[in-house]
Amino acid sequence: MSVTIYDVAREAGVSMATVSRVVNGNPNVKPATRKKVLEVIERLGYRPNAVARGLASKKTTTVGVIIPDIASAFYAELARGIEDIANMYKYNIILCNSDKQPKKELTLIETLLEKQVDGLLFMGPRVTDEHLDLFRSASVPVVLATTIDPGCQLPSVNIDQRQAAYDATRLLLNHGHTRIAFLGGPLEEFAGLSRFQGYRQALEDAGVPFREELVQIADYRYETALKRMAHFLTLPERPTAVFATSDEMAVAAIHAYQDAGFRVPEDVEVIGFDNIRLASMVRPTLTTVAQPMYDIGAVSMRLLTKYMHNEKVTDSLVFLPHTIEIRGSTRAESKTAVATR
Amino acid sequence: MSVTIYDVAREAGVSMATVSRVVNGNPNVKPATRKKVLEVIERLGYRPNAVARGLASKKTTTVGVIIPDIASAFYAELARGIEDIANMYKYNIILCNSDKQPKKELTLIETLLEKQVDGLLFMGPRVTDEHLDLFRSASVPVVLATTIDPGCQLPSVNIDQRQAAYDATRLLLNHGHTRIAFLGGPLEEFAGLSRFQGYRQALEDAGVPFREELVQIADYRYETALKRMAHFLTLPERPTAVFATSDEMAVAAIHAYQDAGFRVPEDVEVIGFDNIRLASMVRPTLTTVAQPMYDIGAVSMRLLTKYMHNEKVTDSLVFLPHTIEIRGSTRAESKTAVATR
DNA sequence: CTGAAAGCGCTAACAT
DNA sequence: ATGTTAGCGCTTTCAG
Repeated sequence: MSVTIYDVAREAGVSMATVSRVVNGNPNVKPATRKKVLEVIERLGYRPNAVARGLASKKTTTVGVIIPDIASAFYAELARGIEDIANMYKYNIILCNSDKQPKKELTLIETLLEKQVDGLLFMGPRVTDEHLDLFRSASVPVVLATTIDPGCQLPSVNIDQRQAAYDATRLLLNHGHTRIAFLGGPLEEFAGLSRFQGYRQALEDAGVPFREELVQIADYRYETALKRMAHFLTLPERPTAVFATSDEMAVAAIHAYQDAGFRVPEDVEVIGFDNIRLASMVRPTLTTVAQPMYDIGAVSMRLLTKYMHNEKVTDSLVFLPHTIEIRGSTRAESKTAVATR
Repeated sequence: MSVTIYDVAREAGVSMATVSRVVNGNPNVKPATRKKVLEVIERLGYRPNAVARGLASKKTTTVGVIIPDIASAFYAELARGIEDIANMYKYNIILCNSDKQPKKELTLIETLLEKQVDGLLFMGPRVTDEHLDLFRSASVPVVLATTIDPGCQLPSVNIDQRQAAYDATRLLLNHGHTRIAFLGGPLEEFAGLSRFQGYRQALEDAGVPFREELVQIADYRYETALKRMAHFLTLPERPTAVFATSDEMAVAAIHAYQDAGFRVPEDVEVIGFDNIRLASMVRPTLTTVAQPMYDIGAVSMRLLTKYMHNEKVTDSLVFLPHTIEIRGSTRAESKTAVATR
């Protein structure tokens, strides 16, 4: 079969311990010996077996990452941040797609734990008690990204969703709108609810009455949002502005209005959420709440490495700043760029 | 520490071999014994150690997937196909991003091999001899997707890139265009070159002279393509149609023309490549060469499972059919839907 | 149907 | 600086 550390040892006339030392960069090896071993390794094409290594050392240098949807631009960008930092710290990543299905999430966590990952980075719409139990049953650190557990016990990296939604709504209010539609995500989900709350709060603070008929819930996707928009367009009092909690939905909002003969931003203003690349790839370009996606990924992975290396962590609950990226789907008057925390 | 198979065995009053059998669904266990063991497993919260299992069995039920860019919609969709089939066959996936960097690709392959993956699914712009050597040094099966090695020795799943580009160019030619711009990807890459060849061939077959100044190379991305488009717009004889080899670039082409005061498709026709969701999320919607992305992923993973299970493979070189999705960026006259192979 | 025992390839004390 | 020796937790013959 393939060449093992033992073969190298024999061939180099040393013990396997010595080979192990040179492979692992242990300095306690005489340069001459190291050279000889290295040469044999090269000649034999020896490739250390990470599985055996993992069993013996109880470390796999692998972390599990659970992502709701890898085909979503938002999470893909997050994944890049995660990956870059993981590589920087010499960790490999097992990336798993959960499709936001709680059952699949749980299975995935279980599987990753069986694989003895050194840490877990979890993204999901909700963190339930079942999740918490599983996490606790593991002896590895867990970090949440773009989500948070009800008790805030687990370390997590987020933006202030509520405030971000508040700021977006505020921008529209500042432009004089009173019929601002909210095209949001499921209220059972952490982000969905927080953003809805931010929207309501902004209305309330501005003394603008909240209206049930100005709220539609979709799944963050273009196609679904397009359908929901039909509702707004049939309203006797059509909304004059739309706050969509994803960029795809915002683009759908724009198209729905355009198809009905309205101009954006002249007749209707639209603001999105996330600031994925799509926001710059449509006309008009999209004004949107910019989440530092890459950074959220990077920071959460960095946080995880700290836990894995038993470093001291001062802030286990991280909130990254958001901004509002003003583009073409809102009118130019205001140049408000709001940043929080 | 955590509970092992040995703890379960002791607690259940059986040998670890028996526990192993029930965990692995071996039928040679008396139902009563199985029940007892299962109960102890449940009670102790036993979780099999996949690393130990992998060392003992020499199987990790894990496959390595190397992807050029997970943040690209095209590859993300492919990844979904890969994942779904992998799950179906009980394999986990280690997803790695190579950023199209040959050096990173090689390191990644090496790392995955060290982790003892049961198979490798490789996507990359080029398969060099170095790649081939590494693959050969491994004792695990390798399947290529959306790429092919020069000697066609490795199994692979693709569409007929050349023919697809030919068909796209043909559509434009059929509409009477003689100045068709080609906005393509790097010619050093397999897909980039094939598509360029298809474009040239179509021109030649139609007796339309090829012109150097109608070719621009970009990196498939919107931003870059936008810059390249500037060239076409300054030409004394502007192209009247654009064949862009990615949807992002096609959208850039549309915007470039629109910004210059032209209408699409009335003044200029544009056709893209891939048929990612973006193609339906812009106005006008994008006519494009549709690649069965999900299927390419799914089929390549299925192929890999066959190799991993030592099943007989009749077709190691798979070409999936492509179509042309007619939408709003080309004129309606022709309803040509071309399918090949 | 079940148990005993020998590894899988490597790390990590512990000696020397 | 290097070698010896136990395991790591599990699968897998081989007996019985």
